[in-house]
This record gives sequence, C-alpha cells and structure tokens, in this order.
Amino acid sequence: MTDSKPMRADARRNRARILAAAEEVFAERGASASTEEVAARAGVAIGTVFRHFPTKRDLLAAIMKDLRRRLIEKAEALIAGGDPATAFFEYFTFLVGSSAGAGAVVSLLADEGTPIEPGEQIMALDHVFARLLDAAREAGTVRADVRLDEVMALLTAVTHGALAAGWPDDLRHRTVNLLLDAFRPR
Amino acid sequence: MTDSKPMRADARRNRARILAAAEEVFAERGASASTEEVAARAGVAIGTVFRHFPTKRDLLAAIMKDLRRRLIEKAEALIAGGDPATAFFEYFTFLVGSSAGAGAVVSLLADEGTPIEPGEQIMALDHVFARLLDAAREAGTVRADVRLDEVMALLTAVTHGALAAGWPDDLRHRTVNLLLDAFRPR
Amino acid sequence: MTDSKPMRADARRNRARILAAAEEVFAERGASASTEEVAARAGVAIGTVFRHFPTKRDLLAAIMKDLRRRLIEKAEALIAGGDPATAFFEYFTFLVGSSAGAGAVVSLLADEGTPIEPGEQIMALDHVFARLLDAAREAGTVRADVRLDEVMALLTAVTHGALAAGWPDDLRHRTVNLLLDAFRPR
Amino acid sequence: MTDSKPMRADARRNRARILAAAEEVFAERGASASTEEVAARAGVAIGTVFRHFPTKRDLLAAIMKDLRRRLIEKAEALIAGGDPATAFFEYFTFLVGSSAGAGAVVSLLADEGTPIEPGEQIMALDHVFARLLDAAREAGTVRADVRLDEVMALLTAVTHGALAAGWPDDLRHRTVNLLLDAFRPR
DNA sequence: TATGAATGAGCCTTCATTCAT
DNA sequence: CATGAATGAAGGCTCATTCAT
Repeated sequence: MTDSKPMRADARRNRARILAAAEEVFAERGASASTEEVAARAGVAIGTVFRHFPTKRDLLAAIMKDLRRRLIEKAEALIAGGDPATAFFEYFTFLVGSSAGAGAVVSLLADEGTPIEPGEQIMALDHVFARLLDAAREAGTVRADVRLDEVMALLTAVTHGALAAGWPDDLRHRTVNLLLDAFRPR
Repeated sequence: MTDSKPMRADARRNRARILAAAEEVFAERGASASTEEVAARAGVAIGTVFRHFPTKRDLLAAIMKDLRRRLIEKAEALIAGGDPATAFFEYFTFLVGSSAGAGAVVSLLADEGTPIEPGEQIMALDHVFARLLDAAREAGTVRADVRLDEVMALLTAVTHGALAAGWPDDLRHRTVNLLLDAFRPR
Repeated sequence: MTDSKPMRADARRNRARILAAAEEVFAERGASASTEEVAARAGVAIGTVFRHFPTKRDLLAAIMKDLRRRLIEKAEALIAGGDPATAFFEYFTFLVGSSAGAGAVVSLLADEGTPIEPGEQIMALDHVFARLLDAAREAGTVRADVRLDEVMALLTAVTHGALAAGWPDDLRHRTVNLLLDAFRPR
Repeated sequence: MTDSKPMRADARRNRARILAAAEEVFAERGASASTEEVAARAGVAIGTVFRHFPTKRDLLAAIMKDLRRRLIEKAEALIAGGDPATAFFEYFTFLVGSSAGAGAVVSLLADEGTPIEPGEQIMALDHVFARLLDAAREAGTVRADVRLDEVMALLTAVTHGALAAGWPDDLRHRTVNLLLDAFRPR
C-alpha cells in the first residue's frame, strides 16, 4: 500500500524474526517486557527493532495484525471447507485455545488507554466471524437472537481470561463447552 | 488481631483516601499507574502512601482485600435475605457491573507472577459463591453439572473483559444474560 | 553551659537512653543507620530523638562527646594511680580494644566532609594523652622524638582499622604490640 | 577471558572516564556519594554509568580492582628492579601516600557487610607484599618475627586513616617513618 | 514534652528512544 | 541498513526533618 521500496531480503527476514520473538516474549512476560529482550531473542540489536517498529506500541500493533491475519485465514478455511453447523463452535474453541500469544498482547488494551489497531483488521475478523455465526444460525445450531457483538465480547473475555489466569486445559475445556451451550437453541 | 494501637484519626482518614484514590487510578490506568499519581489524587505526599503501604504490591493487595470484603458482604446479604432461586444470578450480574475498580487490579495477577492475596480471602469469596450456587442448584435454576470453578472462571473473565474493553451497559447486559443462560437447565 | 532550664527527670532519662541506643546502633550498622532505628532501640518515638538532637549530626556529635568523656576519665585515673612508665602503653592498648562503639562513629568523619566535634573536647583528650606521653618519656620508656600528633594519628588509624576490618583479638594484640615497639627507645 | 567483542572506542573512553570520576568522587565524598554525581563529573548521563556498571556496588568493585592492579604492577616493578633491603619500606610508604582514591573506597567494606572483591585480587596483592617482606627479612632489614597479617593490618589502617583524617604530608611522613621503625630489628 | 504521621528531596535503577559508528 | 552506546525521564522506595495531635 505504502511500500515505496520493496525492502531488502535481509531486512524482511529481520522483521519476521523480530515479530516472532516479540510474540514469544510478550506472551511469556506480558506487554511490559522490555524491547531489549525482544531484540535479544530475535538475535538483532535494539536499534534494528526500532528501525522496523519506531515505537513499542507499533511493535505490539504489528503482532496483533499478524495474529489477526492468521486467525482470519483459519476462519476462511473453515468457511470454505467445514460443516456450517459446527464450524462456528470449532472456531470459537480453537481461538480460545490458540491465542496464547495474542492474549498477553491484548492485555495492553487495558493497560494503556488508547486502542492499538487500525480498525479495518478488526472489521475483517468480525466479518469472518459473522459469516460463521450466520451459517450456524441458518443450520439451526445457534439461537436466532444471539448477536455478533455478544459473541465477540465473550470471546475476548474468555480468551484473555484463559491466558491471564492460566487456566489448565481441563478447566478451559469445561468452561468453553459450558459457554458454547449458551449459544445453542434450547 | 494485630491492632496494638487504634491508629490516629488523621492517619485513618488518609489511609482511606489513599485506598479510594488508588482504586480509581488503577481502574483507569491499570496496575502500572504510578504510585505518585495515587498520592496526588489522594492529596498527600508520596511518603505518606509508602508509610501506609510499604510496597506498591501492598497497596494493590489492600485494594483487593477491601473489594473482596465488600463483595462478600453483599453476598451474605443475598444469602440471608434473597430468593435462593435467583440470588445466584443476581449476584453474578451485580459483580460484573460493580467491579469497575477491581477488574483492573485483578489484571495484575497476570502481569506479575506472584499471587497477591492472603488466600483466605479468596477462599471466603469462593465460599459464599459456592453457597449461592448450591442454593440455586437445589432450587433447580442451575444445571446440576455446573461446577464452581467454571463459574468463577467465567466470572473473572467477563468481569475483567467488561472493564478492560469498556463494554457499554447495553452490551454488558446482553452478554451477561446470554452467559447466565448457559447455567440454566434446558 | 547553655542549660537555661534544669531539664525534667524523664527528659534526661530519655536523652540517656537515646544516646545509649544510638551508640549501639551506629556501632553495629555504621553511621548510615537510620535515626528511626535508634528511636526504636531506645523505645521512644522518632520525634523525641529530634527534640533532644535537632540533627542526626548532633546526635553523632553527642555520642562522640560522651565517649571522649569516658575515655578522659579513664586516662585521668591512670595518671593519678598508674605507673608512669607503663601507663601510656596501657592506655593506648585499652583504647584500641575498647572503642568498639566509637570507631563506627568516627567513620562518619570520612563519610561526611565536615568535622563533627566542638574541638574543645578533642583538646581535652589530647591533653591527657600528652600527659601520659610526657610521663613515659621522662620515665625513659618512650623515645624522646616521638610527637603527640603522630601518636594520635596512629591511634586513630589503628582504632578505626581494628573495628572496620573486624580484626580478631589475636591479630589486634600482635599488631598493637608491634606498633608500641615503635615508640620505645632502641 | 570473556571479551567476546573488543568494545567500541567511545565506550571504552567513557568507561575510563567514569572510573576516574568515580575514584575522585568517592575519595572526596565517601562511598555514599551519589552515582548521579559520578555521572556529572564524568560528563555522561546517568544511564551510561549504569550501562557500564549495572550496580553501584559493581562500580565500587571496579574501582578497587583497578587500583589493586596498579598497586600490584608497582610492586612487581620493585621486586624486579629494586633493592631487596629497602623495597619493602619504599612500597609501604608509597602505598600510604598514593592510595588517595582507594582508601575511601575501602571504607565501604566496613559500611556494607558483603565483601566486594573477587578475592583472588586481594590474594595477589598479599602475595607481592609477602615477597617484598620476605626479601627484606632475608636482607636483615625487617625483624624475623613480623608477620604478614600484621603488616597488612597496619597498612590498611594507616592508609585509610591518612585519607579519612586528611593528614598533611608532613604528619604522614613522620607517622609512617615512625611506624616503619617498628618493623626494623633493634 | 512525647508521639508518630506527613513531607518531600534524593537515591538507585529501568527502559523507550535517539544517534554516532 | 545494522549496531549498540548514550540519553534522560520516570518509577519505586528511603529517610532526615517538621508539625499536628
């Protein structure tokens, strides 16, 4: 979009490394982990991190963006190839279990006041989710009166909760299953 | 128990002020807000805060303790005077709506590694919650297979989520109602 | 001297207690120990310490003065009743061994820049020491060319060294004996 | 040994500056002088000091190490090229006069409880001193019964005393000469 | 007078960000 | 572009000193 120059090969490799390292570090230590540690884990110097992401906030935002992208891809795969009646539930479950990395990052939404994302990406995730939800509704496996924002709200809450509180797998499974029941018609 | 001396009037007033200021500040800015700001909001010098709470962690712990106490009192009132069939639902709803201050603080449980509370207080909250849950189960308004830890997990998640994401009242209501349905027998 | 009022009995008792506590505390923890701890050890409130000694420095000075007084008394006893030929050596040895409390305090002379004493007291100690030294010189047990300032310098150095470095008794004995030999005529 | 990278030129320059400034500052103000002042004197920002010496204690330790190194070098030069009969006396005199910077720092060994040095360095200094002492003993200029620990004890005491009390040159000379006589056979 | 709470300057340390190499 | 040293604003905490009780 705004890519004036194509970016050198090693630069792109560094960018990817940093992103990966950052996701790990922030997931382990929370959003207050130091940028220095990210650099170390990525095997680059601190200056390099700031060249790619002028601000710590930018780095965090990039992680979120990256994560969203992967989640959207997964959703699209489910939309394309899954069973509409169950895809929604599968996806919800998958998200809570998988977002290890993201959850920690999300937490900074609470720590800092200002939102961190371009919005457009959120819309995209909302969009695929809406499609899964609609499909399930049509298939009759989700109540007609369940709205998207409620689903997203619960998703966010449980995702973060699972990570922040470190729910063991067993608890997470039971909790999510219980919650999903709320969506089912009675 | 350990109150050797009753504590001077002005000291008690300051302690209360600090606690109130801290609850506000941490709710607004998250647990990483500075102690200095708490002092400013309370209208005292920084030293005074540290005289009452030798450590930032102590201050956070005190807030939690204070909050728990209030929550437990509310629960006991409901146990004593409410309708067993609905008290559980009322309480859950109340908690999510009321814990403005606490949620933010709870988040530090994730930020820092070390637990922040005496434990006994947590037990106390769990305990009253268990009683409300049991009563509801007996009254047949809650499914027999719902376990306490699942309830607490969801409560924590939704409470924090509501605060961190700043759900508007309307969304919060719908979300909580939806969630509570998950507890009901079908 | 400047005592306008005779000072109430309990006040004098407090003053003494504080002095004693301070000597202990500073000897154990060094001059950087907190005034609060002195108060605690003395069993009084911090305000009381500052009422008697408006400044930490004043407190330190008072300890020194007190110590000097005791040392001078000891010297006078030796001058009055001891053997002139050996009194000097006895006294020197006694000082190094006894000044446990003072040494730590002396160290603050190095820590802070400004001298701590009225001077007149130092003179007094110098004075009795001069008398012991003269007596020994006349008795022929000390070299004629040994001057008072050298003796005082070595005394201070060794006293402080013994304390600061925590010389065991054995080492201190040998060291002092060796040093005293330097004063003897050959 | 652990020098993986040679260290940038400006970094080395700063490190040296900081070390020099610290030696001055601590010598003047004692070990309790602020790191901020060291930074100011060195003409760098406070962060730079902490980058080179992560802890104030580390800075102090570095000064000591540096000083010891210089002292040991001097001793080795004397062992190699000096007159065994007098080298010991020369060195002792030199140490007392030169250690302006160190003495103050040494005092922190007393102030804080924990030792500050690798130990091996102390051994090294002891070692060269032992050789000088042995040589003098063999040359007959030092009494046979003088032990190394006594010598070191007196050295430390006098060195620190000279600095802390600010002995004028004249007094220092006379005192040291008097003391050295104690080592000579009679 | 004694008490002990309040004050606030100052200390050590961390870390996002900048900039010379 | 990458490197990593330098910067300097906070932040948590301590402690001598003041002052209301």
